[in-house]
Formats: sequence, structure tokens, C-alpha cells
Amino acid sequence: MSQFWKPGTERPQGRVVDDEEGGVLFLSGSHHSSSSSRYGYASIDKQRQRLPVFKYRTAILYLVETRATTIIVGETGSGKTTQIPQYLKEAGWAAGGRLIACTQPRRLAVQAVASRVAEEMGVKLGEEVGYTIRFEDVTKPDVTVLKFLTDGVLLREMMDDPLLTKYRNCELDVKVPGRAFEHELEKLRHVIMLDEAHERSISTDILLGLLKKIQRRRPELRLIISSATIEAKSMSDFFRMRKKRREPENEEHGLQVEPVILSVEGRGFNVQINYSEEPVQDYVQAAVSTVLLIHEREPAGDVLVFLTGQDDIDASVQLLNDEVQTTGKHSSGLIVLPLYSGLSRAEQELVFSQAPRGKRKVIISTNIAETSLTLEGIVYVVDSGFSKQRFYNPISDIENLVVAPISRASARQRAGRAGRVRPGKCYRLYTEEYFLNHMSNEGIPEIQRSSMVSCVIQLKALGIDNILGFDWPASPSTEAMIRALEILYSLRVLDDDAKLTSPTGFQVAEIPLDPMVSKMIIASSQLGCSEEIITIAAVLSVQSIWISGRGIQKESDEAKLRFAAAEGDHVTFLNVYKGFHQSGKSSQWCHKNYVNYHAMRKVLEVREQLKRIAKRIGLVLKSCESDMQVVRKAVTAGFFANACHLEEYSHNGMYKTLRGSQEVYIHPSSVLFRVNPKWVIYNSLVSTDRQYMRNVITIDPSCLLEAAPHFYQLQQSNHLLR
DNA sequence: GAGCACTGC
Repeated sequence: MSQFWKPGTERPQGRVVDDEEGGVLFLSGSHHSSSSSRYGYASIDKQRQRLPVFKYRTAILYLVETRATTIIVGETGSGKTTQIPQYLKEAGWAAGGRLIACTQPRRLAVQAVASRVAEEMGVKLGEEVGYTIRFEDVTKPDVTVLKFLTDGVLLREMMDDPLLTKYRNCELDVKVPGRAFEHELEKLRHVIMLDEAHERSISTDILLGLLKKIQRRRPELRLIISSATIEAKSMSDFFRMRKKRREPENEEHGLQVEPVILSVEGRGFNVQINYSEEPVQDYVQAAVSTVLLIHEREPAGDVLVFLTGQDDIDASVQLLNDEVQTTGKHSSGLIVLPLYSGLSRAEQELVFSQAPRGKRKVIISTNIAETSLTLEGIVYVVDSGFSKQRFYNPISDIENLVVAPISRASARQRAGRAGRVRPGKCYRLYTEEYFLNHMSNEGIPEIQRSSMVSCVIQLKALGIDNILGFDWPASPSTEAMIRALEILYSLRVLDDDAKLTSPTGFQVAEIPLDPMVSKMIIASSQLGCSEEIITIAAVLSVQSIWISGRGIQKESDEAKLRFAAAEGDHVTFLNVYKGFHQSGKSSQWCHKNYVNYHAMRKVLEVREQLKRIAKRIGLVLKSCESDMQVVRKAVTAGFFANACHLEEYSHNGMYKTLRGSQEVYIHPSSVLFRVNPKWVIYNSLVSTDRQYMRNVITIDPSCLLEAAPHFYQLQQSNHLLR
């Protein structure tokens, strides 16, 4: 297949930010493409001063002093993440026991940034500079002043302290002042920095809404929002808009509420964009021929290809390897590596190793390389223009993974991956016309593509009662909201007035899991099987505890049968956990039984956290030993809405959901596959050509009525008792 | 007899 390319006109790293309405705007100077190693060894201070953000130190501090909200647009390598928190500390924003908080969407980034900053400041991590992520609090009371954390953790912290008035490293009694003395106010002058806000995770969006709300009560709270170029304007609009009435500006303290955008250049290199001249029919095939073209015509440098999922990636790795084999010398020198989250740790690490001299590394990856992982040495990027995205249908209450076109923002992000070490090239497997006229500017925020049950619970726990009226950066659909309220009501987590019930609702909000799982845990406390149910909840919260992969299917299926329980997958998990525990948590035992050791370690961690929380909220930790009847009852108490009945005359194992009469099937990975018991409850649905139930347990229909009479009242006569 | 983009508490 021949490939025609048309050089594009887009500059992936353009940095002019529009600011019409009177906001201060700093434009960057000339674009430097320097690397720090050019100067050889330099002291940390010198290195810090060489970062692009250093030029803006005074400007940033001035803006944070005078503006409620500052939006920083910082390209890759600008140094904003590591430097700005230090500038704030140096300027006295952490004096008097106050904490400067800086959030990241991902745990790994939190750890990396915190340790880098601690190193630059010459302090031990966990002292002045600390971090908090799930399972790990590396901060020290009275000592830590710079705290890095995931946005999820900050959200959890706000449940105990909704106005963040206690955001300090030691106890201090401060009242929220209506009109307070200067020195009282001083204690409340906090800065919170939300980094990578453009990624628009659910937690970031909730935080943005909450912090905007808090600012009205606490004008002395300062926000720094870091964002990519394209999204900066909408972020600024969000903070500019006063929701109902126009609120008076806080002129008294010389503070302006209008947000301002400050743009800092990065250290990326220019990336030449090439578009396909014709629309591409088959992007796997097109990606393969483009890689071969690059290898044939372009100078040395590694290639990164963005495809959508495991299937596409494995197929193209195969095609490229075949090509290398058949054409021999011409195409040799290629090392082709797949990259997706489902790979084992060892396989993932291969992509970070350097290619031997004279060899070219080709990494074929999912979206994981767009945000989560940074690969060094990439000079060429091939962008299919697609990724797998999650969509939620509130009518059927089902989440689907769909291959969908990416946004222009994503396309720029992908292209930028080619310019980290030297000028690079990006090959887009779509036309320039398509890019300009058919791609959306920004992706759909996660909050508009997800179920809202967890989100509603969190907001309720934060004291936000009018959720439909909440000031979102992007509003979730009314249908999704109503569906969430309905589910939470049926779980008896919300009452008739949509308030959290006591104690169930408040307990569910404390548990960091899906409300149906939390409800199951609470029920298990009353039924006397919380030890078992907490283990099951922990296993359900990791991706999979089985080792899967090509060539070992038969063996791993057989291994699974050794643990299989007649009741279904949940009880099977208990058998695996028991065996793992009895082996002394041995990795050899896992290996022998085709159980994923890393997943089991995570199960242990989650289990410990859940036990701690259970104790705190007053649940009884107790084992039911071998009475699996109560285990099934507890599962039913949380998941009654997922009950299904086998169609009597079905020969292919078709079930129908009680709630919506949806056609569903037991997933082949379940121990109940082909067993087809009459009544089952599933944990989740995956939809491909059919709807498959994953993690299934048999139930007794009378338990359904017992667990949720309110829910099954109507169906009672015509379904359950037939 | 099928297949799971990626985070997070």
C-alpha cells in the first residue's frame, strides 16, 4: 500500500493565549530549545534558574498575591510543577503552619514530583516536602509545608474539612471570618495548585466546582490551575462566570476575582506534521506501512505508534515482525514492542530499555503513552486518530468501551511526544481537512461519560444537597443524575428527600468503593461475614487476579478449576485468597496456580484499608467460616439490582435481567460458564457483540425479596413467584 | 468458548 503525505500547517506547540476581557496576559519570549545537559554539571540553583518558568517567578507571585485564581499554561519541560510550589514557599505562603497543596491526577506523578522537589530543596522526603496517595501518607505533622497529593485524596480530605480551613500541618483553631482581623485572615491564606487540570478527570472536575464555591466563602483562598493551551480559555471562563447574581469584588484586600492566564513556554522541539492525503480505510495496515516507510527513509530515531487496544496492537506487531522476516535485510533493524496496561511488568519494562546500536525501536501503544507514561528518545509519532473511550448509557445503566475519534487536543498531545529530544515528525493517519473540520476541539470530560453514583455520594457527603444545581465545569446529563439518585435510593443510601440516610448513607460515603460494593460490606457486618465480604470486595477492585496470556489459556483454565466453587466466582475468590494466605503469601504459589502475584499484593493492601475503615465506621469484623449462605445474602444486599433469570427454553445460556429484561450471558471467564444456574447476580457487564456478565454468583430468589422488597415489589407477582 | 483505553479513593 502506497502512502502519500501532505505536510501540515499546524504548529503543535503554539502558545498564544487569547484574553479579551481585561485579564493580564504575559506572552512568552522566543522559543528556546535548550537542554540542561549542554552545560554539564550545574548546581541545583543554577539548574532551577535555567528552567523557562524562572523568568516568570515574580509575575507568578504577583498574580497569586493579587488574583483569586491564576491559570498557568505550561508546556512540557517548563518546570511549572516542581518550581511553582517552591516559589510559593520561598515567598512565605507556608508560614505559620499553613500547607501548600499541589495535586496530580496520578499516584506515580505525585511520588515523582515530591521526591524531585525534596531533592532540589535538599530535604528528606516526608519532612518539609511530603506526599499523600491512597495507602501511603508520607507527611509529617508540624513539619511538612509542601504537600503533593492525588486529586482523589484531596477530595476525600474535603469530606472532613469542606472549606479546607484546617489545611495546615498542625491543629489551630480558626473560625471562618465574615470580617475578621488581619492576623486571623493571614492564617487562612492558603494556596492550592491543581496540576494537569486539562485532563478533566472526574475528581478534578468535582474539585474545580467545589473550590470555586469555597472561594466565595473564603476570598483569601488562592487557586493555581495548570492547564494545556487549548483548555485554558474555558477554564478561565468557568472561574470568571459568577453563577447567579454578580458578587462584589473584594477590593478591600486588593484582590481581584477575575482569573488570569499566564503562559510559560516549554522545552519541546518543533514537530513537523504530516497528514494522509486520502482518508485511511484500515488504520492497522496504514500504521504498519507508515512505520516501514519511516524506517526506510528517515534517519535514526525511535517510533511511537498510537492504536486503540490490545487486538490492534498485537495484530500490527505481528504484521511488522512478518515483514521483517520476509524482506530480510531491508527491513531488519526494527525492534517492535507492544505497550498496554494488560502486559506483565517485565513486558512493560522492555519499552524503556534502549535499542542496541543500529537498531530502531518501534513502540505500538494504547493511550497509556499519551498521558501516563513518558518514553524517551521518540522522534517519530504515528497517530491513528482513534482511542478506546468509555461511554455510559444512563437508560440501560451500562458502561461501554467504544473505539472513537480523538480530539484535536489529544492529537496535539500525541504529536508532542515526538519532540522531546530533538525536532521530530508526526504522521497522522487522517487528512488535514478531517483534522480541521471534523475533529472536536476538546474531548468529552469523563464526568459526562460515566455513571454518577459515586460522584453523587461524594457530593452529598460534602454537604452539597442541590446536585442538579451544582456549578460544574461541565454538567453531567440529567438522565445520568436521575439514574444515580434512583439507584442510591433503592440501596437505601438516600432517603425520600435525597439526603444521606443514617447510618447507612454516611457509612457508604466513607468507603472508597462503588456504593453497591459498600452496601454489600455494610450488610455483611450485620450478617456476620464481613471478613469474607471484605476479601471479595478487595478482589473485585483489582483488574484480575488470574494470569492470562497467549499459550497458557489451557493451563490457566485448569488451575482456575482447582479453586472453582459451585456458588460462583465470589466464593472462588475466597478459595484463592485462602490458598494464597496459607502459602504464606508466596509468589511461587501464585506462579504455580496461574494467579497474578502483584494483583494479590494489591488485594492485601485494599483489604487492610477496608478493614481499617470498617472499624472506624463501627462495623463488626467477623468471619462466617464456611457458611456461604450468608455470603450470598450479603452480595444480594448490594447487588440485587443485577439479578438475572435463565430463560427457560434457551439452549445457549441466555439470561434476562429482572430489572430491564435485557438479554445477557455469563462470561466465559466465569466458573459458572456453561453451568447456567437458574438465578444469578452479576458484578458487572461487559458489552461486545453480546452483553456478558462478569463475576457471577448463584442466588436464591427468595433472598431478593428479603434484601430489597421495595425494589422487587412490582415484579413479585409475575416474575419471582412464577 | 471470549477478550479488558486509562486513572483514582
